[in-house]
Amino acid sequence: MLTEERKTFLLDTLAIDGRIEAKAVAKELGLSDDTIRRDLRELAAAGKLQRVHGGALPTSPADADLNARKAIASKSKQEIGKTAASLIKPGQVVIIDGGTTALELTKNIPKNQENTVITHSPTVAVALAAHVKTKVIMIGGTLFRHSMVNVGAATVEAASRIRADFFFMGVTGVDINAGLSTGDMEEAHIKRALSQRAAETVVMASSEKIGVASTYVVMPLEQASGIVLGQNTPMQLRKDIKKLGLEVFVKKHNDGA
Amino acid sequence: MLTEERKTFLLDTLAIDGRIEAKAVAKELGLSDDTIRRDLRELAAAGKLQRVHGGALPTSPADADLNARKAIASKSKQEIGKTAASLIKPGQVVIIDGGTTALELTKNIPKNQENTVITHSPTVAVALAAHVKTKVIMIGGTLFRHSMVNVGAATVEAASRIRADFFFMGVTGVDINAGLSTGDMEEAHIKRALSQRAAETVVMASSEKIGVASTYVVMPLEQASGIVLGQNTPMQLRKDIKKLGLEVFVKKHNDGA
DNA sequence: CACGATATTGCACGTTTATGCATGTTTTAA
DNA sequence: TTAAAACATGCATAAACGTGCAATATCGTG
Repeated sequence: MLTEERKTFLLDTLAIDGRIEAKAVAKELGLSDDTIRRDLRELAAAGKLQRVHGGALPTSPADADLNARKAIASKSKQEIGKTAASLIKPGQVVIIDGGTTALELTKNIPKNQENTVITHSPTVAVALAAHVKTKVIMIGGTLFRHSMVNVGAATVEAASRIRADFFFMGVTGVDINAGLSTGDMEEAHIKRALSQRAAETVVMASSEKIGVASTYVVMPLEQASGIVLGQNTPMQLRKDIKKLGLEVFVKKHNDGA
Repeated sequence: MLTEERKTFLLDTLAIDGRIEAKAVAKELGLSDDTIRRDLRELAAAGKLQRVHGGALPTSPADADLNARKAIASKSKQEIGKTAASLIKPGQVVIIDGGTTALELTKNIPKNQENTVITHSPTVAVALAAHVKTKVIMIGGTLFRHSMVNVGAATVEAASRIRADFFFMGVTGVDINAGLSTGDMEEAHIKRALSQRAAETVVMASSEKIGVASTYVVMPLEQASGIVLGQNTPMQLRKDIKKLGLEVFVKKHNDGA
């Protein structure tokens, strides 16, 4: 692990936990306490954190909680996005949904990998601007701001003309009984339509979506072929989902910070 | 392996892994550490990555902000965008083209004004995310990266189903004789199609486009109903264009920076 | 083809940086 | 007050670094 990486790791840890215990981190990383103390000293000098006896705290304790929650949420989504992106093989045609998790997936598609991405989200399309080897097909429609995706009859019609290997679907609710659900009827309709156009539908579900049912049902859970979950998803739930016939994808090992 | 190939490989590795360890890469490629270090040094000098002890990391988000600031449109384009936006009256339906000038126009549409915007550019759609009172209709197609617009048969077909008051068109060449032109055939086709769907077509032409003819002609100049020009456009040219029957719009007075 | 100019690469050498340990000091909590 | 933990500092070692140089390959030109 590079020195700078370690410093970033320390700041991340601080953002997530709201605190750093020098000795604990040293043991976790297999380094001497001195090294961690030195890092903390330098980060404190740079104003990135507040040094205290035994470790470090955020500079502004007031926002610590809010930031911590935000960081956790985004960390989890990043993790899921990365795992989902690893499922995409060169040459495949994939449909990518809108939403923040899908956007993370998009960012994690290797830049030198040739793929075709179909999306009804302008945000996803813009994120793919730098992926020169990726062919991007956009599905038009009426922009639904909340999730920045196109919806409506035109979207459904355009969707009916395509065919893909994967559909990476984002939802706001994943429940064994209630199935996959979302908060907008038009969106639910589009998700259903896109799912029918792909050989396999993979759901991306960050932890806060699990066991939740939103107003509009997209389809039963077993109609999906796979699901990407966060590492913090309970084992029992993973087993339950597997029983329904879905392949469960979870980040395998620590890839570092 | 060629040197440039190796540099691309390094950037790709960085994009995929988010980190580069100099020694590890050197071993992987069967080269000396020195060579890799030299590459990393040069790439860092070019701003492509951030050099750290032991390897390299992606350019920090702080630098990304700097790049974003660099990308701001020229004064002239801002001015034209503002003038063009002032032509849009509440309630009107307007088609907005892709490109930087069109993006400036988009940003200058009043946030509290109710309009319908039709666009085939995901960038424009994203820029309108905060305009809650604006209804956005996206036209899909195959993404043409250079100008970040959708093109192709699907785009033309979808365009045929709409109707608008204005089409704000961006071009790369405006010449009295050669007419309106652009550098891509597909794009020219789309511009022509969109122009036919609007009651009035207004061309946006920053100074460097004037008197220039690009490869693919969109349509003769007199087929447009108006043109927005920069303040630095010669008076003679303005008169010539007016003679063709076009309304000429120029920023009226100093609105301050 | 011949020639010099230029670029690339690995090696040698001295310098800088990172890290862990020893030592003495400060802080914390009982 | 006192002992343990945490700390800062100096030092030694090893890794990573930059620079200059020589060997080699590539390019451009005549």
